[in-house]
Amino acid sequence: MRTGYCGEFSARDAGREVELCGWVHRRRDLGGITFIDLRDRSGLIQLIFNPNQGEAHRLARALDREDVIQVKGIIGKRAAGNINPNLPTGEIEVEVRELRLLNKARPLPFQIQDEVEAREETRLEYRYLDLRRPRMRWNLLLRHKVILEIRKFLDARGFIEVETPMLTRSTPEGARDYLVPSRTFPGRFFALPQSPQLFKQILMIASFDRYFQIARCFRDEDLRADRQPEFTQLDLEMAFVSQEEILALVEELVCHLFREALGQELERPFPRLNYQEALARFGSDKPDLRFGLEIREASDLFAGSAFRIFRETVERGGLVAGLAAPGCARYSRRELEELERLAKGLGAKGLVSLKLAAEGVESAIAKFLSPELVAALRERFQAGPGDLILLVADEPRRAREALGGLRLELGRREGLISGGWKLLWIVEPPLFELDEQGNITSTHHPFTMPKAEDLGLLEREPLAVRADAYDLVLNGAEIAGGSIRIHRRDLQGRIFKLLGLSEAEAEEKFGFFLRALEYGAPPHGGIAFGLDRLVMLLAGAESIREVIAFPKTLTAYCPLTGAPAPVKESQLEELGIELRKESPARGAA
RNA sequence: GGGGGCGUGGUCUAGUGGUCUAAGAUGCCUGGCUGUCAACCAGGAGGUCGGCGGUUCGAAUCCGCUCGUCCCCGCCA
Repeated sequence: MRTGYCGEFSARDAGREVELCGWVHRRRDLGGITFIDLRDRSGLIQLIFNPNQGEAHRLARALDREDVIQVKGIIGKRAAGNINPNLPTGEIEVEVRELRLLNKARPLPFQIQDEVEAREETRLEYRYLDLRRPRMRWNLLLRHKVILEIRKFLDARGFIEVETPMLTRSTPEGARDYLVPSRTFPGRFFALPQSPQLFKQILMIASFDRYFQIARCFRDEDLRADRQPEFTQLDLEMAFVSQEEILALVEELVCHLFREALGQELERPFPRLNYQEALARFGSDKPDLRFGLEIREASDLFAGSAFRIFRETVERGGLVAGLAAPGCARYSRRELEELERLAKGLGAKGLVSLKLAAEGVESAIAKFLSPELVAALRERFQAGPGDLILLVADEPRRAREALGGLRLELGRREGLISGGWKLLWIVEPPLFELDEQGNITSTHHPFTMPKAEDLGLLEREPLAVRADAYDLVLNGAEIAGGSIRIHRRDLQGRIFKLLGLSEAEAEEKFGFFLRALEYGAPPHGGIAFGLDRLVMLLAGAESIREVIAFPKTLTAYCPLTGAPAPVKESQLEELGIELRKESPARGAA
């Protein structure tokens, strides 16, 4: 039907007779001579219609944007003055002899150009048009390349891709499940997998040794710019492997992907930061290392100070800490109030700011600050005249996270965030943390191996136990997380018990898995990448919806198909389901 | 569950109590034009200002509710 893609011809093809197909990108009708930019997935090529080509010329003048056509013609070199340097095919054009209209297009809801932004809802409703834009095509092509290179890389290292079920069993903890009712077992439900975690561990027990999967995962939680109800993980797992071996392999993989997808070289090994240190220095377990502004502690300086609120916070075991923003003493009262509002929004009780002058300091708490204390603060924060010191006093975790949020905001405001790629590992996170109700929950997941040297603390001081777990952070976003897994039945039982799961409950929920551990489970571990997030970062996009062909809105609605949609009464009957009340659904069944 | 932004011809935006009988760009339609490439020139059509209710002599503009959408917190082992 066609000789090739529009964008693939060049001056070398001059004189060739070609057949081309594609969409009418734009038409420029000069009355006699008429030009059409013909577009396909490869790019544009200019078609020229001369009045002496009677029929083709007449037809061409009636074409509209996005009409689908097929042309036959001769590739010609353009005269020097007619070359378009902005177009890869700008040196040539096709002198059309025959034109066939393959399909008409209606007037468009929005224009197909990268520069013209339509409302996202409209873009999603007409996603097939949106995806014709070069930017979107490039994003999906990048995604394809990344997935292809993942498969090549892992295949070359002996990994086997195995698919795991989408219809599986709901397990406690974690996110809310998407449920699928069973027809053959009325009243029972499948759950869509939140991740293939247990299946991949079972594959290790089944001696596959090296597994991976580009796996779709489902979590029914509220969405964000970097979260969709269904998303894709690169999931991988290895047996008889140390944490070092996993990290080394993942680093190689990430370097490979950057090289193949972006032509960028990364430095190895990636730096590592202990979880506690990341929190102390950056107020985050996924620090953005593209800029400094590190948090410094000042509890010792305020322990005996005249400022009662800080002194008492320290006496109660709290933390006084802060960060120094170079040159920000110029901030207005309003800007400082904005920062305080942000800090309070992040849980801090307040925010104290010190504007450093050539002599002394301007601050609401200035009268409580002795000259010695001011000098000590300048020293501690390496700050001088013109700089701004922001201080928070609170329970340590809360103070650090508030400062972490302020650090990001200041980095953005001051334009400190440089380009480039800052990767790092966050290692040795705590195995457990407390939830809102004060119950012990897994930081990572309940199958994570505690650090061997902390095993003795497990029952005695569980919150002090560190995990053999690791997160990979890129420019302040978590892109992968993994761990060495528990492979012994007895240890897994102890963990479940600590999590408040009775022997009976553990058997009921995880019996199949606990049994598998009893039949010769090898030591194993792995990692899972948030593929959408990784591709988003590589594409320089602000939202993972830009790298997903058919994403959903924040309310998990699909404007293209109208899903979710009501179903017929008879379908519900088959499933033994009765709706409690008429739901205010959009659209009808 | 909570906080915030947005919603104005097909699309993107301006307008924040009367001067709005709603402006501009783009798209669309008609005519002109033989070297354009975001073609150009001339003319034209196209709007219940998301919806409902209220305040007011008067509402795109203020208030309440509601729907949609986006961002953030909670949530996401």
